[in-house]
Amino acid sequence: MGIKGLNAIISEHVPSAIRKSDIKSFFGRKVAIDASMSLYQFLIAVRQQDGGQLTNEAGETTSHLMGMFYRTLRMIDNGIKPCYVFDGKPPDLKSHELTKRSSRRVETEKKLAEATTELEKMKQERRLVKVSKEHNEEAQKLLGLMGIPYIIAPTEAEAQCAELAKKGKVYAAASEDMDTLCYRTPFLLRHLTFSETKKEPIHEIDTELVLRGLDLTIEQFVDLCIMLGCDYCESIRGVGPVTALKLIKTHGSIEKIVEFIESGESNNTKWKIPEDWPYKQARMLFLDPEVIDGNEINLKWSPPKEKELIEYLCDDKKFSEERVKSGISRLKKGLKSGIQGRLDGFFQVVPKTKEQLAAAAKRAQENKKLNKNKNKVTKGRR
DNA sequence: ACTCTGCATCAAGACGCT
DNA sequence: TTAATTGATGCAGAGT
DNA sequence: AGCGTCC
Repeated sequence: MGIKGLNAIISEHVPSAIRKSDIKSFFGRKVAIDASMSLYQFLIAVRQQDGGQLTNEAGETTSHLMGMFYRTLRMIDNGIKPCYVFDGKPPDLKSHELTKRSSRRVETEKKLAEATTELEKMKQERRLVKVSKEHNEEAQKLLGLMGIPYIIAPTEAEAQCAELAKKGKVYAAASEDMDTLCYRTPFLLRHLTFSETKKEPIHEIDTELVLRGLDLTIEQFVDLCIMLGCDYCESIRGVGPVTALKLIKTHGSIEKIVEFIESGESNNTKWKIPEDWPYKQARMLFLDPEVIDGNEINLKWSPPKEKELIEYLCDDKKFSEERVKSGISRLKKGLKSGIQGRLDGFFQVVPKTKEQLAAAAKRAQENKKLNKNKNKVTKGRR
């Protein structure tokens, strides 16, 4: 779901935080990309006329590999070095949202069964697309052969992308997902890929400018996003984007807003605060997500493994050998020209708040417990 | 009249020839 | 049963 | 730019 209406708020209140530019201005930059989200889009969009996915002779889907291969080449051609980040396990707090999605999926399956026209069937089929473990593993294999670095995040890929940008390992997180701003990525790039062919320019959102422009701390900004609606918990019914911003500006935190509403001073009875509302946990997932420390990550772009790449894509997946070979030379050329690179990030250290430090300590303890349990379970099974 | 929320609906990649 | 999009847009309708 | 094709 991302954050509902966040882009509208920023566009309206802080348009200056969104810089519009074309792809050329990112020459020499490294960027982090949410791989799982990309794969999802490729699986939906890369189709034949009949609506079926691209496949090899064995019927194995190749749409995701197709999309990833050529999108990566396009970025390399423009001097942009991508690093892909794969999703890990979703945080526990997301399970409510996920079961909701699961029931929606059942509905879609019903609609598909009832669909009469081919067009209707195609539509419903696309809504049932899911990114499997195999899709992810195949994409990782492809990236490995192309010499493009990738990371498997402990939890949310967006959080890890932001961490890479914060530690100066990449210039920005490239994503359509506005969640990324909550993790305080220095820059968020939207529409990075389709800028050349389509009409939209690249939007470069500067998180610090957003905070300054809205006159909110990062904690207040995250609280705002929780009230707008995120994946982790409900929001206050009856409070939309306009009211949410007004409330956070006036009261400064969800705690104070809840206090204000419950005191009755708001003389407003329509606002319904969710019961057992875990907004504090949601807040911590944004402010201090579980990520691999960017300082421990060394991103490396290597020459492609030519023979294996041809074996995999051409022999196995039936890609055109001519196209793949041309792709290989594009990769080699891009690696050479971009070798000097640009300095990414300012290596600014944002001090952690007391809350963040406390949460980190707590989480470390929970992890210890969790690991113990895991050992028990695996021992029991095997 | 106006503002705001909430719901339904839609579309979603890249290449290369013409 | 090992996967669970999202954001933009437009409209209805409630509330002020 | 439009359109068939990629696999």
